[in-house]
Amino acid sequence: MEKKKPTSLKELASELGVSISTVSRALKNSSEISEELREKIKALAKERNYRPNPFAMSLLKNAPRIIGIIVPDIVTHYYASIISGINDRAHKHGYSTIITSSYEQFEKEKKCLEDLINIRVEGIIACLAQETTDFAHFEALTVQNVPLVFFDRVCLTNIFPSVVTNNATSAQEATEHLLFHGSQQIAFIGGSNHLAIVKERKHGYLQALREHDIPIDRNLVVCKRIGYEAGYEAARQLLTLSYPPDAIVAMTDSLAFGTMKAIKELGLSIPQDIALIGYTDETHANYVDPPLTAVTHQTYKMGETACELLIDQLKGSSKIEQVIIPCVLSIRGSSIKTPKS
Amino acid sequence: MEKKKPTSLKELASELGVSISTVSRALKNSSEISEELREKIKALAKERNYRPNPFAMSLLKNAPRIIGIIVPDIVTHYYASIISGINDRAHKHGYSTIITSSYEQFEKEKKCLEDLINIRVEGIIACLAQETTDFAHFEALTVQNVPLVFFDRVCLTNIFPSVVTNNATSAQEATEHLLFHGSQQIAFIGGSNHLAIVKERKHGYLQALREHDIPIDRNLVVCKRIGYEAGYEAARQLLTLSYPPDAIVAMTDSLAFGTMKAIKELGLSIPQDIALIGYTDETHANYVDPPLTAVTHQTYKMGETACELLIDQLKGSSKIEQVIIPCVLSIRGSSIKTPKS
DNA sequence: TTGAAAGCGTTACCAG
DNA sequence: CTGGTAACGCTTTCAA
Repeated sequence: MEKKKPTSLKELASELGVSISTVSRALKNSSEISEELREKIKALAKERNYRPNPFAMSLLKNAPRIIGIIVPDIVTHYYASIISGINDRAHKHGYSTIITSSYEQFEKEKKCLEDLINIRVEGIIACLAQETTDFAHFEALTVQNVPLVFFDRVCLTNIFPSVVTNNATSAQEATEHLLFHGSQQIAFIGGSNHLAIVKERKHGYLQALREHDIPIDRNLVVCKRIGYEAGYEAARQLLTLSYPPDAIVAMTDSLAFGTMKAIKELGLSIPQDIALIGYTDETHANYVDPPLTAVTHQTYKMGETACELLIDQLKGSSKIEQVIIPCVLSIRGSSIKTPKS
Repeated sequence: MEKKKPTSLKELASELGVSISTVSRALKNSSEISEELREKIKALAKERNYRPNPFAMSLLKNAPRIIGIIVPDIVTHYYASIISGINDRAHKHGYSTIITSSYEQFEKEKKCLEDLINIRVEGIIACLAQETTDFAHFEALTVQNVPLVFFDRVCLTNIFPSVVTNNATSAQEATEHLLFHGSQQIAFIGGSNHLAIVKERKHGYLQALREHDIPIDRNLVVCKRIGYEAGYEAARQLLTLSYPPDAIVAMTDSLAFGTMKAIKELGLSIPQDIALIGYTDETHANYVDPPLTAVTHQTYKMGETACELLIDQLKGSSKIEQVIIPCVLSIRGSSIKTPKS
């Protein structure tokens, strides 16, 4: 079964006994075609379901109207939502997107980039893989003049526009929220110290304490791994201190849920004994008891913004800016202590 | 700043003083080129970072090696994971993918399809929008000879290959699991009765009861809406019956978590008083107390399978088959009653 | 107002 | 072994 070839300008032209150029012009409403002929051509084009061949256009213009995306992983809600924002904006501007996953691996990231370049996408929106510390493959894009925008995990910010979130200040705000609502001894549960995200959020936490003249107790900062079990263990450790905290900032959702388990297991109440704040964009924060107060990313907006920055570049802008999309605090039941009577 | 044009065969040819055909042949290792010349050409191509222009190839072959995907929504874990499976398989076969979202809307779905056809993707993998009841836009693909594979929510299964899951039997197995592990009065919480997924899962639940000669009590079947609140309300309703159930099958994850809240609120224990099974593919099932036993979709595998079916079509197969990817039961703590001593 | 022809990058066929 | 040429579908001069 042969693939039926779509209608071409040539076919329309020969069927009407006119030239290809005439048909081409008529279809784009060029005024240099007689009204009558134009209508006739348009009618036939419609009847034959004519669609311009994008390959021919791309060949001519060297621009396929496709944007490439590189994410560490597409299944995570965080990235899926950002992609969604990018996609919607791209479509609005008549672009399609091709999504590739680095799976947090340096080599795969290079491969993704290579593939996107081979497809000749017009521009690229990327988030660095965790493994990546060498940025030469991205730097090479400047030579080929392929516009790129980074988001979330960024580099070479003097060369490429980027979209990031306010990790440090969001953690600071979360900590202050706890302070304002009855907590006094606040602990922090993070992940491996070499991750930028851990450094930044921890910094924000410490900053809040400093600004409120609260002495920093190193025992109240536990940074090991990220994950449910790790959160559980860290919380057990904190809660069995001789001077345990009365509030905890958990740096990710899995850490927060693990922490919650530990608190309940020890027979303590949330938020009265221990107030808790996590980070999560998902609805599950509503499903636990009590509902989890959490720092939320404006993921969709981050995607939209990254896409707009890229399209600016595509239109010729050479402005290199970094846009910060702040987190917002979603206050639920786990963080506000009611005053003791 | 002009976009630098990539190296073409012509440039390589003129630089070496040979013909374009020669360069083309040398680069694809044709044996009809002298060893020496071939090496020289390859060396220069490498130096100039030559990459074949995909637009020219597509124009020639009418095949851009791109697969189009239509999902109701990309952010939901379920679809994101399926997409991930499709993407990985597609890449393995040298295809890229373009992902579009119908947002469960009929009109948007038609637009997605239209866009993909305009881009001239080689084939399409799609899941129907909830709104869709008219399938003419898909049927039209047969005329244009664009291969298509449906997954999850399917139609026209005599024309297009498809991948589905076993909604009915998975619910039946879930119900039987409860029966085998100490439960006797099992209730079912579903969603709006006009959804196929509700009908199928409810059917499986009823079937399990029938096969075990358990009389069906209509009071134990609550089908209203899907969602956390709806699950909570349905469970309250069930648990305050004069003859309440001792186990519940909740048809989605949000229903299950809402159910859990109601059970706990009434001071009942899980699974001893009320055993519970949900449906969810996400890790959050592990984060609740007790961890939720759940029917799990093999989403990644569904994606892989759909992609393979499409690629078979692309290679010329005209076999129309429906592949069933069964759910698996992930047994955790919420479903097994320990015998009373 | 219309047509002819070149060109975009590649492959494939036919000559030599 | 190598070169020339047509063809893929379209836009864009240049001519008429």
